[in-house]
Formats: sequence, structure tokens, C-alpha cells
Amino acid sequence: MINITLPDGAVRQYESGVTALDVAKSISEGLARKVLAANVNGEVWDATRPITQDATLKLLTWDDTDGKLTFWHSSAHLLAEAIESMFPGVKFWVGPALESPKGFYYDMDLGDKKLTEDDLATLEKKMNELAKKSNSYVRKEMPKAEAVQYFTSKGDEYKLDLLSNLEDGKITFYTQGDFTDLCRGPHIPNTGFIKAIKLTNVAGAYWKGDEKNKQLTRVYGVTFPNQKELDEHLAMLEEAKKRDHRKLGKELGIYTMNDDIGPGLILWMPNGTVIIEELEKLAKETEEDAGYKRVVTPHIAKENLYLTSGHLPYYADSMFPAMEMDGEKYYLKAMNCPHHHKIFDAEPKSYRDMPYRIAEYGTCYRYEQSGELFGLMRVRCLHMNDAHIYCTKEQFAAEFRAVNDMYQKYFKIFGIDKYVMRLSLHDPEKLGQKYVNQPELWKETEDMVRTVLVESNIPFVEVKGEGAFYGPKIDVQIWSAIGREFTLATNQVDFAQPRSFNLSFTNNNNEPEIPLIIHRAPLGTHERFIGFLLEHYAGKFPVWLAPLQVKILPISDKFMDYASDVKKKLKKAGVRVEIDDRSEKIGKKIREAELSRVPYMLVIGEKEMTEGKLSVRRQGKGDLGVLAVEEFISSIKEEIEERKSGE
RNA sequence: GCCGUUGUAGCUCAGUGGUAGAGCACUUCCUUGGUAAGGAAGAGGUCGUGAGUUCAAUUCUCAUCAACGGCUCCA
Repeated sequence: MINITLPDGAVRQYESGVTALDVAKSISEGLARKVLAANVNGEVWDATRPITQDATLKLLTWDDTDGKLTFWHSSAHLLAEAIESMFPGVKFWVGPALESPKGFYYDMDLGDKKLTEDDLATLEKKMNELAKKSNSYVRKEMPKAEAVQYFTSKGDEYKLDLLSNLEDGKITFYTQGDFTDLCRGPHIPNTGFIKAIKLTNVAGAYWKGDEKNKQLTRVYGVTFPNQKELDEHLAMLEEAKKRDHRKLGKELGIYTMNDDIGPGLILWMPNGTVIIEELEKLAKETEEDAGYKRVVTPHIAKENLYLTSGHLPYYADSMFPAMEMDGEKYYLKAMNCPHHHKIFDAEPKSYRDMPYRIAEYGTCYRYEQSGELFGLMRVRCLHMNDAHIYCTKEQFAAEFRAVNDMYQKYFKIFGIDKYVMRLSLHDPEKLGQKYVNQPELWKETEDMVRTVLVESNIPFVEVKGEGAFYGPKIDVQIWSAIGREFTLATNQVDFAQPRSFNLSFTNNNNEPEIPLIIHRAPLGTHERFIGFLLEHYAGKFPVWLAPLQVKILPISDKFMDYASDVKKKLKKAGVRVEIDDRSEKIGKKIREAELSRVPYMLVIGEKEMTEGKLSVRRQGKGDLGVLAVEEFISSIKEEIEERKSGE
């Protein structure tokens, strides 16, 4: 007999070889019907795998993340079974479950054959047929030599590659129906659990994620234990689409693009420009308070600048090609730092000038690959909330913390509560290729940054091989309201460029000393940040950012004079205001104002005019009642000046 | 850059081997209406671009450009 400890602490005794499913049955039949897998001593197992020693056991159902992941991974095997029946001879790579986006994929090599999206419907049908058979997922252990022999005979280089990284004695196969796959598992008991299937798309994916390798075919899908959940999932995706910044950006007249201008080049329309100017105002105030000085630099520079900075060898491919003028090559700048370094270097610096902080909303051009372009999030012309801080080693920690405080301040204003700081380090194996070959300086600066992060109690994760070529960086990952993750800002430490530019200041021993540089861009770029804000606020900007803050809606044109009067007063108070002077009914004016997400609507009719008041309506909230004009003005002014979130 | 999909009016989308349609938006007129769509009329498209097949191409084929879903990449 063995002891099984359940999550509530209860210990039950079973025969050795009992399965999680048996345990579930001994508790209740209903539970047993829901069990997808089990957590045995902290490891996720098949519910049908015999347990031969004392164990703690948690039964996993659809309500558990691991239950869902097991379900989706088993669905990937079901997909593979359907594909193999349709394309005999197909070779499979891996088919993992995904938490976000939900579902799974399977990568495969179809040889000369092509899989198009039209095939997905056929595959779904086949998967449904196979699922209905309720075939069990059967686990089998196999010695490595036998497995190697098996796949060698099949000529399956992919599975042989997987095997080469596996230890003998830990190799398992799973079979359901006619399909057998090398797989560490676990799986759900049988295919019958899978009731609702949606294959979402087919895509190319490089083998092992390396573009030098062959491109495999990847099929994405998602499955559920009932149709209702699939329908809900699809409805949720539809909802998310409505919040997509590209859709909102068009609807709200924020930006546009045009074939004659070029891909990835944003045309900011008047509404978007208002937001840009408000953001810059915020940044300028904040940076002024934090002791930055502003600078302005040109959009181009000679080749030599980028040879000095070291950018050209690393990033030539993603810069626009050079223009030749007077026998000189000029590049569009892809970053502002070299220009700023020249400003630092224009006048001799002493330790009394340090830290030296210069800021610019710099316009940069990057030749992002065509497939990378994505709405406002990845573009070829961007406006960066850039600044460089030149400081001594001793000042580094305080400066770094001040930068972090600035991030926090912004997060608060914009209501960003979910973010992760990622400490991106170099990869020692790629020194001299992707990273400047200065191992000691890498170590020193990475340690410095880590220490500051730890000492400041800033939560962070470390990632190797994500650093900038000139130093470690901190990336701030944020999530838009529709779950899209991206890097908002990077904050980098640079030990390389001060050396390549020969930057120095005179220290208090009257000796030249090399400064450290902090590159920072808390608001990222206008493009990416406004893209984020559109999704974050679902287009309902707080009043201070809203392109149009107030729309005056006269009941009829009899009240137009009073409306213009109110408009004049609001304008004088610095409010962005317009009158809807069309001869439409008030219901229609309200509807359209609501849809255009103007924060405040002022309804003006007979009553308001005679009393010298306003009926105030808040977007999304409805009628707020009647206010005197002056009352409304002082309240909205406060809301704007304090940059209230509007909640 | 690679794999897949899409491209018809300002927007959302029908449609066809015989040179195009709806709703909304727009213009004009009527209506002057109190908190999410008042009515009528009108205007608007070389069917992304180029080539090929055909008596005839928006429709079929190829190329190209762009967007979208992924992969790779992001100083």
C-alpha cells in the first residue's frame, strides 16, 4: 500500500500502481470524468500513469492551468494525427501548448507539399472525427538506442535531433489511434475530451527559431472541452480587435499611412498631433524638473560618426542606405546618441558639470524588415523620448534610481500597473560579434546595474543575450489592455561609446576620467506609446490627452449664439472645444459624440440659455446634471492641469 | 527577409468571364427636435498596380506593391 496526500492534507491509502484517475474515481465519478492530468510530487503526469510510491497528488482539470496546457498539448497530437492521415510521410518537429495566446501549435516538414488555410477546415473535420473515437493516449518507455534506430529507419532528422539531447532511460512515446510520437508528455486520458476545435492559422517558422535553418510549416489552433467556451473565446478575440490601436487610430483620426509615403511611415493627423504635443509637454516638464537640458540635433550625419560609435558594423542592415553628397556618405540617424555625445564633447567638462543630462524628442529612421512592421508599434520613422546622462561611476547609482523614479511617475499618470523590468545581459559567446569585446567592462557594468536594482527593491528578471551591443540594458515590458506585450522603454548603460568617442571629464584630482552613459527613454517612442495608449484606454483618453475635450451640442440652432459664447469661454480657459452646429436631433449629436469618445458633451437648450448654465454629459457615463459655466470650466481645468486619469 | 491570407466607394462589406452593389459617412433640401441613429434626393469606384490568356478580365494566370496572421529581428 502507498500513501497519497491530497491538497487538503488528507492522506489516503491505495495499492501501489494506482493511477490518479483511480484516486479520482474513489472520490467521485463526477470528478473522475473531469480529470485531465495530475500533479504528482510537483510534476505533471498522465492521469493514467501508475503511481508506485508515496506521493502528494493534485488532480488537474480544465480549471487548472496545467490541466489546460495538457489538454492543448494533447490537441496538438490530435492535429498531428489528422495531418499525418492527410499528408503521409510528414515529419514532425515539436507541438507545444501555449498559454498566451491560448492553444497550441505543431511544427512540421511537409516536404514539397504545401498547406494552405483552405486545408484547415478539412483538418478540423478530421480532428473532430478522430476526437470522437475517444482513443486513449498510451505512454510507452523506450531505450534510447531503440528510439534512435526507429527514427533512423524513418529518416526523421528532426526527431533524431530531439533524441540527441535526451538521456537514455527517460525516453517516452505516446500513441493515440494510428499516431505515435516521441513525447515526454503528459497527456489527457483520451481524445474524447476534445469537443471544440478551431485551427486558427498556418505560418512558416524557422527550425529551432534560426532563420538560417529550413522553414517548417506551423499550424496554430485552440481547443475546448465544449463548444460554448470556444464561442466565448472567439467572441473575446472579436472584442480585442475593436480595441486594436490600428482600428481605433483610424476611427479616431489619430494617424494614417499611405502607399505614396511608404511602409512604416506614419502620417500623424490633427487628433494624433494633439496627443503628441501633450506627451511632449509632459516629458519636457518632467525632464526640466529632473535637471535635464534640452537639445536639438539634425536627422542625418556622416558615415564616420557611426563608424566611431560602432553602430554601423552592427546595424548597417537596419539603417536606410547612405546618401552621397560632396563625396561624403550621409546616413539618416537611427539613434540620437552619437549626436548627443558630440554635444557633450563640444565643451570641456569637469566633475562639476556632472551629471550632464541632455534630452531630445529625436526623430530616428530604422529600416525595419518589411515583415516586422506593425501599425504604430513597429515603424520606420520614430520619435524617441530620448536622453543621455553622462555621469561618474560614483553618481551612477543615484542617476539610475532617478531614472527609475521617472518611470514610476509616468506609470502612475498613465495607470500602468502591470510591467516587468528585464535586465538584459550580453552573451559571452557572442563577444566581438553581437557585443563589444570588453569582458571586464561587461561584468563590471552588469554587476553595477544588478546591484542598483536589488538595492532599490525593483523587481526584475534577467535575460542573457538581450543586451545592447555597447552595454547591459533594462527593458520595461508592458501589456496593452488586449494582452499584447511589448517593450515600452529601454534604459541602457553604456561603457563602450564613452571610450569610442574619447569622452572625458576632468575629475577633482585634475585628471581626465571616462564617464558612464545612461541611455533612457521612459516614454519609448511617440509611435509605440500612442499605440499602447489607444489600446490601454480603448480610445477613451483622459481629458488632458483627448484630442477634443468638449463638444457643445445645441438642441437647435436657436441656441447657437449662446453655444458660441460658451465655446469662447472654454477656449479662453485653454480647453479644446467644438460646437456640433449641424441641424440634427440631439439624440444623433450625442450618439456621434459618444462614438468619437469626446470626454465631455455640453447639451445646451432653452433652459440652459435662460439660466446661463450647461447640461454636462460624460462620455460612457451619461448625464451628470446641470452646472454653471464657470463651475464647469474650473472643474475641467483642474482635471486637465492635474492630468487626472478620468476614472 | 521567410511562410500563409487579403486587396471592390471615405468606412464596413456583398458580387460577377460581358466594363459594379448595400449600409453608414458625405452634399443639398425639408425638419428646430431635450440625452445613443428624423425624412427625402444626390454625388461618389480605371474593382491595389503591371503584364498575360481570351472576341471580352474587376473576375482566370503570372509578376509587383501594400496590409493582415505567424517566424526571424528590434541600437
